[in-house]
Amino acid sequence: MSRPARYHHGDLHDTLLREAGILLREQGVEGLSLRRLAERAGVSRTAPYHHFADKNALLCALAEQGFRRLDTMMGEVELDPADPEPGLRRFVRAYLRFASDDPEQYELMFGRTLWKSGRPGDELKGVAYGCFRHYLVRLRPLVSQGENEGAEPLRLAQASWATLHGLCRLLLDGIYLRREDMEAVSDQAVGLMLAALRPAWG
Amino acid sequence: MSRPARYHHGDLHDTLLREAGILLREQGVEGLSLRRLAERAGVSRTAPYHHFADKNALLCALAEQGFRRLDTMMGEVELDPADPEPGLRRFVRAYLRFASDDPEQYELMFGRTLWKSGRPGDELKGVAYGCFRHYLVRLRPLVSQGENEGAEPLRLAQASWATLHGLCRLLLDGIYLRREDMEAVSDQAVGLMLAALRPAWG
DNA sequence: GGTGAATCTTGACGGCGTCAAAATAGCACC
DNA sequence: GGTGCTATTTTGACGCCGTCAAGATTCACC
Repeated sequence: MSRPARYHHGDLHDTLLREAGILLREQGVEGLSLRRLAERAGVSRTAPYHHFADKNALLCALAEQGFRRLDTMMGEVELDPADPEPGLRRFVRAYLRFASDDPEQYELMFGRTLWKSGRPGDELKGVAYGCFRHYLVRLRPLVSQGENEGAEPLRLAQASWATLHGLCRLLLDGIYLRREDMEAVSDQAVGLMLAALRPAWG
Repeated sequence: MSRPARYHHGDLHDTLLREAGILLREQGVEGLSLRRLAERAGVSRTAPYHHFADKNALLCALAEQGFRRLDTMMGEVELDPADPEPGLRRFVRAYLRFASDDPEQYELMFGRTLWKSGRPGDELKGVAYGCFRHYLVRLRPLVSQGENEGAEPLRLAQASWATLHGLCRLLLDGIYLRREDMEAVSDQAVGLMLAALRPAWG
């Protein structure tokens, strides 16, 4: 039932987040204005300010949701240290799927909107860094440590994440990468990572 | 000498581009408004519209400049197919330096502002794709083709560019990478690329 | 039932990109 | 030297935006 228009919305905070997520997915950050959002929620233009300090805060909350999703996704991929190749392939695929399922959310999570021009809140920083730490923890067992001078896991984690991230950006922004190339290029990326896992090159 | 305020500026097109470049470098895209730009050029707010169709067109012109710089930079790095490692190292360093010298320009060149939410003009597309083609041409001789099943040069070019690009984005947006980590991580990236150049992993 | 806090409203301000119409200057041609 | 065409620049206006201030309404609690 459509409840009668009440003065107090009752659930505005969550409604705003939900509608903002939809608006973000459909129109991108550019299409996500507080005014339009308020209108969608059936509320006046300044009402959101009683639930989020400003637009930056709302976007941070939205990005946090994304990082939490990404974190659980990363935990679900099975990795076998004895035979890393299939697991890595699954992981790369999952990461790319995560990014292309909701490109605007991915953009918001990692883009300059929050991290450069905006002000990422402590909560956001925490969950974002936690996500990377989680990645590092999962990657570490795959790095062969037999020979000394093996690749430093932290560096490998940073470089490989950069590769995944770069792939996503080039793909999502539509420059240098097309959708139909994605499979071949991501296989190449898996190859890069695999080669780096073994300290045998020298 | 400061010429007296004339009705016709005489050199507005170039002045706009120059001032826009400065404004971009200093304040980022967010700080680059046509109104402020016009004010800096000592001209009324709508004057720029007689030299650039709209803001998008001006940003495209700015990005084109960047790609031309990047293209000549790429041509200057010496690469030796017989011993690729030092050349690759130089190249990676040069690319990262290019990005960190003027982060806002790099962001504009590759960011969603133009490629996703904006409308990249044909001129911009041409010079951007030319840049990648140039990269591919320079990388190809380094790929060992002895054994069949060697890495496909195009895929390798895409994957390695993605790595470089991802490094730049993570660094410039200030997430997961800090400036002092850069040297180690970029060495790791060189390692990734070197490993991929040799089709020996299998 | 009254009171203080939480919530929501209207009104306003300055900034933005951009369109329309009027003003001005440069320039080719008579 | 005048004349008209065109490029250039101006002022004015419109509709967006984020956000602050002040007032109205409702809720929770004593």
